[in-house]
Amino acid sequence: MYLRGKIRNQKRLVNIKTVSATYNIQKEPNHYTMNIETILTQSIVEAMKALYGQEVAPEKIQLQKTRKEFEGDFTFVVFPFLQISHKRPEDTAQEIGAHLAANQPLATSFNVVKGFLNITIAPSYWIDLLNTIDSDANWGIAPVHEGSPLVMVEYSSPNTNKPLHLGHIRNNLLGYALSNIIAANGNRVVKTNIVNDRGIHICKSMLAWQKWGNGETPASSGKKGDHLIGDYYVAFDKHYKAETAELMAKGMSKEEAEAASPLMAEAREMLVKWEAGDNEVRKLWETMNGWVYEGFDETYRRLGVSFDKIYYESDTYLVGKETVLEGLEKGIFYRRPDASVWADLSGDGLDEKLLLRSDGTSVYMTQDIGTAQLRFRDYPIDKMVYVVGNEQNYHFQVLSLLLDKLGFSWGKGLVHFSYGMVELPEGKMKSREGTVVDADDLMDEMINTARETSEELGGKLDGLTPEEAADINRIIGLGALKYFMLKVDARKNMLFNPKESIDFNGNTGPFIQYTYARTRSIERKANEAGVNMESAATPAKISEKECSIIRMLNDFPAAVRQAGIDYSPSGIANYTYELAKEYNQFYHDFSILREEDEAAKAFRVQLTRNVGKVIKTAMNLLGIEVPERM
RNA sequence: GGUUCCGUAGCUCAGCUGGAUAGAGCAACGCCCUUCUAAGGCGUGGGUCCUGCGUUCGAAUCGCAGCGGAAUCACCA
Repeated sequence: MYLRGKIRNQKRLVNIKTVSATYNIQKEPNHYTMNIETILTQSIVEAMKALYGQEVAPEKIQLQKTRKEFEGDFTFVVFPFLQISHKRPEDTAQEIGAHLAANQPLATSFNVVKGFLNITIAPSYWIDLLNTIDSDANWGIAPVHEGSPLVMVEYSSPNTNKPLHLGHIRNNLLGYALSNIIAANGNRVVKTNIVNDRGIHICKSMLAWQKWGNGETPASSGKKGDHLIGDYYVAFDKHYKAETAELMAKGMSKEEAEAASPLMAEAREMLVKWEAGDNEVRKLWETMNGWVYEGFDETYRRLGVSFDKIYYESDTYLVGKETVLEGLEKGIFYRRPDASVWADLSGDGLDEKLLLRSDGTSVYMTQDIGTAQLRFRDYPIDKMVYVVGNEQNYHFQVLSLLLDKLGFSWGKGLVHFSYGMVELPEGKMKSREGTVVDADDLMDEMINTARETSEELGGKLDGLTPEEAADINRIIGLGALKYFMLKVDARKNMLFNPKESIDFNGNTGPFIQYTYARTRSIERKANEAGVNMESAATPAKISEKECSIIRMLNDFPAAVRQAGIDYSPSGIANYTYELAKEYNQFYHDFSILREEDEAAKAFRVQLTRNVGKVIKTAMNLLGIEVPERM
């Protein structure tokens, strides 16, 4: 909300991110829209009408959670209404509180501190609420049906010349989590990936492989396909650098040397052949891309992300050309004397943008237009979300305008989910300097660390088969990595320190997973002990801590909705952490299975079960698995 | 230079549609396992919320100006 709200206020001519205002969240009434806050708000409206004779719009009433240091569940701030009451803040709060206590049975008591009216809700309400939550297996998740809006989310979008790295991991995790969150808000979601499978970069790898590969294949060397290709990309760069250095030693400037490099010339020649459909080049291209895809598939599978539809740039760039030429005919674009095609966006506060080079070949933008065209033919898209780094903010501003001019209904409202870079302690990752953190290596390391930690703690996985234990270590290792990446506000650049960053204690994935495992352990033991869970448990009284946990469970649907509005996986992560923390305190301070009062015991087991349920749902939204024990 | 984003504890980050004494985790130091999983719980210390001005009953949050950092402004992708 903050991001888009701010941008909206900035009077920019081009504004591609205001879409949250029109973002179509399903508004059908369901069990949680008529919650306690709505009821209280209504009562406050009535109180003010009775006391001061004025009808206040319900949306002006802001209820907030009462801070821990005060008694009460909800706090109503009366300052804005002093003009209506014409009384001191304390008196106003006192009057409204008294009216509530007399007329709203759920409000059992109240207290006033300055202009803050703290209202306490009847415990029986919270007990009933837990039973409501308990009976809803999909608590927090809005239903999706055939008529729901269709949102396409593009993420990952790798080049086929090197393996995935830490930056891709952030992209993939964000894209996958975002897709889940959007779906949980009642939208049909199509997850898509545009693979940049053509261009000079892949030609470089191909050329290097031809020259120095000696026929190496993933099968012959046992190397993962994407890594193999990446190695040849690096090899190309090494030889190319050596070549230009040699030329520069002969007195050329850097630019001259780069222009004169025979190796680069050969790569360009290969690209021309590729575009012309040269059989041999195409065949090599298909083979080598095939290796890369096998490698990518494995990385995606391990990472736990997936796609519903994959587009390839080799299919879309020609469509892009056509679309641009059509736009040229319609007078949306114009041609310069050198035959290049441009869009004039100066009327929109931007510059002129190249769409086709003077030699007729396409640029990045052309390809994105073509991809959009194909997608629009394939799906009735209501909204398009691009998960792409913030270095491309300008690109997507332009793309939005161009798609709009070309008549795509969702062009103007496209969302560029712009996330920050992942930085290392020594600065940005640079593939040429070998400071790239490889995705596969990192996952291996995380899982190893999880295993070592399990072993150090001792006895954690006793009684499990090696396969089961390995799976738990995988879940924990990846959980630590994923949560680490997702808990941070996506817009911000984030620091990744390989030595220190990923912890297994504190505000981490494993902490939350551990809490989940605890809830499962309690459930198992409750079942063994035959705790009666058939009917809803109604204890005589419940503690403040139990109330507080139920309140948090009650907040989950709102947290999902807010995360959908804000496009904020981190919102879900933070919610889940708070819930886990709260439950751990409860677990520490209260007996559950050893509680002697049967109703209280059953109630606490029920509470435990629902905490587990919500943690699992929330973590799954983030794409994080939870273990049954750890 | 234009545009955009960011600036909160030693470190990594929450909080931001204005609301009470600014919160977590890590790191440091102390306490709690014969009791449901100690990957846990409790406690201590730690702050110019970048600076200034403004709006307001009230500003970390909104506005303006400045400072610092980042990204981008290619016939690269």
